[in-house]
Amino acid sequence: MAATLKDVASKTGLSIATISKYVNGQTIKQENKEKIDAAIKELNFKINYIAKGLKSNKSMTIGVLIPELENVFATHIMSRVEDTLMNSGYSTIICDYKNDTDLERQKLSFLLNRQVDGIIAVPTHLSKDDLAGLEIPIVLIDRIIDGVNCDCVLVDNKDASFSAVEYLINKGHRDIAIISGPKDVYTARERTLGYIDALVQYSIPLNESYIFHGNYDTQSGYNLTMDIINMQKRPSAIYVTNNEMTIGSVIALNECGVDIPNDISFIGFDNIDFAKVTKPNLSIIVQPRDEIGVTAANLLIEKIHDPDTEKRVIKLKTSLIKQASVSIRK
Amino acid sequence: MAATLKDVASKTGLSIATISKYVNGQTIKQENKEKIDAAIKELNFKINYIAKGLKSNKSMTIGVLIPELENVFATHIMSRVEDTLMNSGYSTIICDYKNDTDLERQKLSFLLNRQVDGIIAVPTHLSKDDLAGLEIPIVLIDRIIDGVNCDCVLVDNKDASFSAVEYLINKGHRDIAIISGPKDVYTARERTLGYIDALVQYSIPLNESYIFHGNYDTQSGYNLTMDIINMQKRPSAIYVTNNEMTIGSVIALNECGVDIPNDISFIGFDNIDFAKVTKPNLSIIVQPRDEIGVTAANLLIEKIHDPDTEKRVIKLKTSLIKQASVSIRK
DNA sequence: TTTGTAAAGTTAAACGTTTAACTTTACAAT
DNA sequence: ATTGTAAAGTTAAACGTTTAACTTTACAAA
Repeated sequence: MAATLKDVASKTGLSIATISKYVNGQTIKQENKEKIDAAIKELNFKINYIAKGLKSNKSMTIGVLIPELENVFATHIMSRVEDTLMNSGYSTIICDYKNDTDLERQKLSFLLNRQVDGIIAVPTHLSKDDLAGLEIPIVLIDRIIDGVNCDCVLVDNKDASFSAVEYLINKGHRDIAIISGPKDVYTARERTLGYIDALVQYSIPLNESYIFHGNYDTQSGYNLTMDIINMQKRPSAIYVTNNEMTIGSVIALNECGVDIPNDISFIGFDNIDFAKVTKPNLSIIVQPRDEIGVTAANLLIEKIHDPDTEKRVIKLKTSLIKQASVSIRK
Repeated sequence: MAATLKDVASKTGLSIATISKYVNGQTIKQENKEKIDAAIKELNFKINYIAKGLKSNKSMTIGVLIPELENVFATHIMSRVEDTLMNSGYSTIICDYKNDTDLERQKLSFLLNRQVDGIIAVPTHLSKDDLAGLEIPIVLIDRIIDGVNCDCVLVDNKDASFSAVEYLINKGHRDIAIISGPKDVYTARERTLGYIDALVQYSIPLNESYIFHGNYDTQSGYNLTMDIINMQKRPSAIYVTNNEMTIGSVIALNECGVDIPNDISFIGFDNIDFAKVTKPNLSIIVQPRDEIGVTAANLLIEKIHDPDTEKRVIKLKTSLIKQASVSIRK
């Protein structure tokens, strides 16, 4: 069907090895170059990556493991990962584990059985044991796992929360609610800690009833915000710690006619497109999603080329986009 | 490094062929079965798909081409595609083309060069020529391309719009706005046609100024809804034709204090999670996303196993979820 | 015991590349 | 004309499987 090196060889009268060398960039007589180019074009020859992979023991394929394909934060990063890898000749096999612990392990081993040259993962419940003794490089995103030789790209979640809450404090707020994620998720714990740190640093007493734990989806953002709205002592500001919950939260506030920022100040997370759509535009913590993706891909490629590079942990900065959703507390 | 059939063979004293046969399900002496199982376990043998692929000329990999990795509709479908394919032993290479015509072609040929056994695509600007004469099966989602031997899974977009608009008409509405997608996109054209059909069928004069074309993103949903709100003759109902624009539209209405359904009736599209979060819950057209994904994957697998199956076009039904966002027009 | 035959196992070639080791060619220097 | 040598090209083995064709084994039937 598809033409092989052999076909090109017989068409040109040269040997297979010569064609292979030319295709792989070695020098060759000008005259033969032309002959080969012509033959390649005529036969529509394309290198067979499977055969190449067998010989070289490289599949030129990277596995990617994410919590959910509907998770916009993850897919945005993956989009950049895919681009970056493709520019280096790699394909990307994406698996999602639907936020399921068993599936997470299962899909990881699926990838490992597929001769991928490396893996980029956004893990939730993977542990040291799952990743120990692996023969290929792995880059972790969003979560660091101790005792394992995986590079890692994350943001300073604690600092992100700190800066959001500090900003609210500087605007005069004392009663600040946080809608954080699940207690057993690394990013959620860090984001809660940053919130607490800021209060402590500014000597504001911690009110446990202002700390809410959602599960990072729109519905829980909506529900918890409803709870906040109905509190006897309603906080003067809400800080919501992910993309989906930010949407749910704004919907709830809108529906109840709670005005941002006159009735309540608001800082959201991640969803920059959404933040630009609402009036007033939302103040928001944004993660450098493009940079996360590109960095992770590059770390992986480097590690593949030189497996001896030592473990690197890259902590990127988030930024706080200040818009009109935060008012000065009288 | 990784153990091969050869290693298992020498460990058991059997020939490579015997191991291969056993691994592929042929019968074998009980005694040898046990020996082989033990050796496989001890050596942690895993079949090498690259070598297997070289021999069988199958990569057991499917390419997937979608407009954008951030497109929730597409990724939801892909999530089901991935599952279904994985259950049949296939990996999924996902490429997104960022809504870019050139990239769309580029990524398609990237996939074609990768020995994928088949492709599932959600095309935007691919034409007959791009798909003609391909040697592997292709399944198209959401758009049919004439004159090309590709199976196709889509929903009845015209009928979807028709039923939404008919429902509004039956509730007494005459002035119905539609926020449709880009004029050059197949689904948008169909959805607009269904809107028009319904008006025609019920002898309601068509008001061109009620037909809006966004570009399927949140911002355009927001902007066009603002335009609608500010019309001198404001319609009594809005029908929004995709996921992202539905969010933008609701945000705009909420912000302007336009009450759903008392001030305006509303029917959205696709975003069932979002529709459940708002109060009142939104009436919404939902596409059978799971079914689309599973169907596309199954069509592809069937076509791979039997390339002679004739072209099939599967048109699935959408459904209209009726919730409190539509009121009776006095 | 011999024969027939089904089941189990083996041999070796093949898939499309790469690459080490080798040969041939081309041509400058003598 | 001879030699030396760098460049260009070739040969053949290898990567880890599968599989057609073959051999061996086991055992029931005669």
